Amino acid sequence: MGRSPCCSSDDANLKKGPWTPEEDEKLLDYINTHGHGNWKTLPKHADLNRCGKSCRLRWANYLRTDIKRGRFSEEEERLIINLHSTLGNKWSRIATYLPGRTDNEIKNFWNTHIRKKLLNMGLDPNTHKPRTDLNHLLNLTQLICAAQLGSLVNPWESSALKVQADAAQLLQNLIQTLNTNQLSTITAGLMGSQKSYPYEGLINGTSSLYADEPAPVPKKFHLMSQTSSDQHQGQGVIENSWASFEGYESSDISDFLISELVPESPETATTSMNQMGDDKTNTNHGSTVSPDSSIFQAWEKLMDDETDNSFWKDILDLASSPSSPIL
DNA sequence: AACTATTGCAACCGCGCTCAG
DNA sequence: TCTGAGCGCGGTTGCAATAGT
Repeated sequence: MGRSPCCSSDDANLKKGPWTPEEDEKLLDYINTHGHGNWKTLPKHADLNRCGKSCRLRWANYLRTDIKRGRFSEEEERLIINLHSTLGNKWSRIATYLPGRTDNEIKNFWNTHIRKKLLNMGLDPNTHKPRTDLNHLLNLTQLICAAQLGSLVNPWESSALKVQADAAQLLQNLIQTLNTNQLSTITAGLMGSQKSYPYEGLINGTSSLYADEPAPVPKKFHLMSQTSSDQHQGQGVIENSWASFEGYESSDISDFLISELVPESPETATTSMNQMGDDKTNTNHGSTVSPDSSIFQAWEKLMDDETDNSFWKDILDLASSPSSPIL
């Protein structure tokens, strides 16, 4: 089983760090002519003072001709989020569903963009479920205070409204975590006549993760097979490659791609993928809401039922006060 | 303009898996 | 069955670019 010494310790004279254009050219020329073959012996044959591992990485992440450069599209982003909710940090597996993207690129994109975005939305990037830690709850009180302040200054100012929406979203996440049917409807009213659920647009593919971005326009999303051996339509992403989606329209894919972003329960999280082939129209995310719900009445009931936890009461009192901008 | 902080990405490191001998 | 070489993956680091003060 022993681990390969590779080139990390005993080859101190091997070059490390950024690759020069000359090195790139040597590596590319060699691979184009001979193929990469054995990575360990490649550097010697290609006249490169690098370890084979470094050569493989450079080729895989940068020099390959099929690598797609540039920003990730929204479709790709949603695909990554959904695949991550199913596969976890299996970047290489996720990369197989995104032609032209490397595992390293996806990993970096996750860590620098998506992860933060989910955190800002109050979602745990690891579990894709609403966060419950206290720091997160502090954010809630801060948001509510900010909303109050902003509303006092200018009730129609856009940033104040956004803060209100953020606070509403945090409340929604919190309540989802508490996860009772009664409570799942509580914050619907926070959004007024707007979306009944913060992620509704994402789930049905009509809006973006970003509040200030337009909804994505569905477009053809026929994913063609990379290999001829794995062409099966309508099967889950776990068992099959991205070729599995051939024949589905973008809207179909968006439906099931995002449907697991915030699974309402572990059960639904594990079954929704399997249902995809049978029930492509199912976008249920467990957010049956009543626009007439009295959100703070429900909150008060929660407080009565649960404990006399003053922290929660403080939040409730603050949010439900007559001057609260989110009422 | 200078300095500092933050961000984004390429590259490295080390572990574990696979497979041939 | 055991061993070790080779490979691939995920986590981490280093640094250049950019933003903020």
